Amino acid sequence: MVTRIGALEQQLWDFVSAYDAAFDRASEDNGLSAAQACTLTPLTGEKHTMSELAGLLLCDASNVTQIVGRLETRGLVSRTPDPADRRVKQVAITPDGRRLRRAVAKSFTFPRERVARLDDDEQEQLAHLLAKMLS
Amino acid sequence: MVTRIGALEQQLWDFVSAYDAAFDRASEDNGLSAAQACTLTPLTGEKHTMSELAGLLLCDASNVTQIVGRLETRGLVSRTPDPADRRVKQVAITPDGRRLRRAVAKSFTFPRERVARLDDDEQEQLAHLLAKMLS
DNA sequence: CCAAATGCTTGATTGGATAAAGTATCGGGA
DNA sequence: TCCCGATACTTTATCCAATCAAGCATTTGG
Repeated sequence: MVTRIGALEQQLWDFVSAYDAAFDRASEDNGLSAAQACTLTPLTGEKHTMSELAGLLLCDASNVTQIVGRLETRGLVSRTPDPADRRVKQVAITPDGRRLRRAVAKSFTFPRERVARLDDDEQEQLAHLLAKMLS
Repeated sequence: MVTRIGALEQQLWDFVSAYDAAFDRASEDNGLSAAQACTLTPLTGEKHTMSELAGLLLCDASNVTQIVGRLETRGLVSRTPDPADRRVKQVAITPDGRRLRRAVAKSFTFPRERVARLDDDEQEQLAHLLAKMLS
């Protein structure tokens, strides 16, 4: 029994590879690693804790410590102790961080460009198929 | 002007994230890093050169030297000088390498499972949409 | 025959990821 | 109140991935 990869699976691999490569480029074009860009992405106006970020990024808390440390050094996020519970650090994106995050999003043209190749009906189809595969 | 992310773009991000995470897990469940699994993947019965792999993996040749070195240490690939041009190294996957690669493919159930949620018509639709976005 | 180009490796540095151990703080019982 | 365990984060160590610059061996072309 040979695990033969179907054409659809191959297309998925190719699409994901291209998507990932494009995100890497968008990040590095703006002086960030992909991991740093991913860390910046989910930060809202709210404060976030280190563990919350670790949960979102699916990684260890000590990893977040390092990445947030580098982002903080560059003034892209702030890290302040929570007055209510001094074990907790509140992480917030700074105006500079917001600007850079927007620049990365602007550079990351891949999804926009590729989705734009589909007409309205096809976009709706794709949304439906993705919803089914993600549910 | 705010770059508001459309729902479809968000779905793409979510799908790609899940896909990547699943591939990481499949690799690490078999004792490989994602980069090592990616290096093993394209090796056919043919011999491959280091530069060829660097081209496929979109990375530096010296990076390939390291990764292939680790794979060779574990007996998953062989690296022999090309008799016709002794600058060139011929990289080939070993039987052990093949076995492990198949194990990774087997562990990487994500694409199979998710595609299986679509009926035949939908799979055909998806293939069409991906082809359009990849062309 | 030699100079430039090619193919790969080495060495150095940076960053990401994980695990184990450590610190500080909080919270709930005895 | 005093601890003890749990929680939140950091530190340290280690490994791997990635890139760059430099280097070596070999090949190729003038």
